[in-house]
Amino acid sequence: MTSTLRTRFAPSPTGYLHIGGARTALFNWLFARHTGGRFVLRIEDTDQERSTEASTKAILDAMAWMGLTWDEGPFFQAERVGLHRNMVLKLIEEGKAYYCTCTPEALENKRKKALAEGRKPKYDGTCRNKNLKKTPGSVVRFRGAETGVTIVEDLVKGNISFNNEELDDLIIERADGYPTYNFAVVIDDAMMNITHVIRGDDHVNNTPRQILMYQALGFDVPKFAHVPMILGSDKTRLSKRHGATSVMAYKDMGYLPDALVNYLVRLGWSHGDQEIFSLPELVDLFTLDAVGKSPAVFNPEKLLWLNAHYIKEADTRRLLEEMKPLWPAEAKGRDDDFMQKVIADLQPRAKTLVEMASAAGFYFADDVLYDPEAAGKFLTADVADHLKALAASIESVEPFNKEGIESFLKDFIEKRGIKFKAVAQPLRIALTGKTVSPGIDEVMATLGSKCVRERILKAVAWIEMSASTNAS
RNA sequence: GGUCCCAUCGUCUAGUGGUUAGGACGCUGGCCUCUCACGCCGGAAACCGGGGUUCAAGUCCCCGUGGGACUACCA
Repeated sequence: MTSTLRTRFAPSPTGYLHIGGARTALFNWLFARHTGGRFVLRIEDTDQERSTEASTKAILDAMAWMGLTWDEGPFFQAERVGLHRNMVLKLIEEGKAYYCTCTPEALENKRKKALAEGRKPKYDGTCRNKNLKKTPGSVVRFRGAETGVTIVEDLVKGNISFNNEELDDLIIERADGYPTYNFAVVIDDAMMNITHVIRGDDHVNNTPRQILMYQALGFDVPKFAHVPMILGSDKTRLSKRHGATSVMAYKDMGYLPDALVNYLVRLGWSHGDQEIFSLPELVDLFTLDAVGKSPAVFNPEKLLWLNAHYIKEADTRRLLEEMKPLWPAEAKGRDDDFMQKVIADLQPRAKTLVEMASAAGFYFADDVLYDPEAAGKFLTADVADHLKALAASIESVEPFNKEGIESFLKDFIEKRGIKFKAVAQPLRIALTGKTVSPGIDEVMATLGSKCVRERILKAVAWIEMSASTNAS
């Protein structure tokens, strides 16, 4: 026996890792890391119908992306059925479980009838005392207590008590020989020495039955912590119809894992008024008693804000790597040095990496594509001379960086007796084709003097051409 | 229907008997400014209702109400 604290995350591989599961995983991971315990990953794939390997891989990938490293596993529950069966047999021998031959159809009918008549739709105990043998199609049920009270001592909700008579004789082994969730989870958590079960509070109603099984099997009951659910904007359980719920969908949309982690941890957990947390900081600060009891509505805007924050704060070298798969095709072949400058220009105003990539097009274009409306409005005959003069002297700017350009431009407008505003937008269109862009000095410095001169000249040509077209 | 959980601005939350009920997202007015962002300053915006307990209740208790979860041979 070890005295170190152990948590686990036990997703079922029936789809992608979703937001709710990710937060559960995060809490388990943080709690383990904070306490110096161990974090175990177990894949609950006993549903042969719905479990897929692709889902397992997707979940592992998503956890890795978020930085949730596990110390043991992944273990696969389906590979442990022998163990589960032995435990079932043990319970049967001890009279704590029994075979049941009721058909699913018969059960379903009884359930409907009971519901229609306003009675509890729980198992009626038909086979409970028949002392049946195993037969094809038979299942095994746990013999529940008919009296007494079971108390769940929950680390976030406090004590919750249940009358045992409310509890069903639930099926622990299916006709196909596989254990059901409520049984397998108990066996595995016990055998893996899980000390703290942190999971969604949709499991609270299962917990008393599980406690009864721990006791029937002679296992220590772990501590439970049920964290509230994450809801959609209509306050129902978060699902696809509320928008993206897959962790990796956020990666694809250009989110940084730091943002997702930071957002998720603040759903149900807080540390005073603090909003921004790094992972190491969370490991340091996270405790279960700061977890709230009430469910939280998922708010995509706040996540987006956090993402913008982390992009802004990120090291450009890191972004250089993150952005590599995202750049438009024209960016191919550009050196890292140039790309880092592009990133630095765009960083303060991008909310997602995808947005950054799509705003960067003009940096790589051989021919700047003018937004027709912008060009028509700002590339006018009266600015042609200014642009020409600019083109003529721009290559002499030394050094050709933000500061050098700034003072050159200041000098330039003073000499010509104009305001910067008079040429700013025309210049911007010439350089970027758009009315919205990073600062002109930054764009120039990134583009380089040769490119800047060419683009200005091209704008002059465009002005002259459109003037002659209008005249004819 | 039954069981269980939950309840502070639209949303995430701070609050642990005495506060002008704080912060954040979003919204909004202004400043900054070459555009857009960023940033900075300001604003609107909440204790679900009713009873108790107490000198004093967002905070404790009860009852309502509302919302959620579970009620599978899913997990």
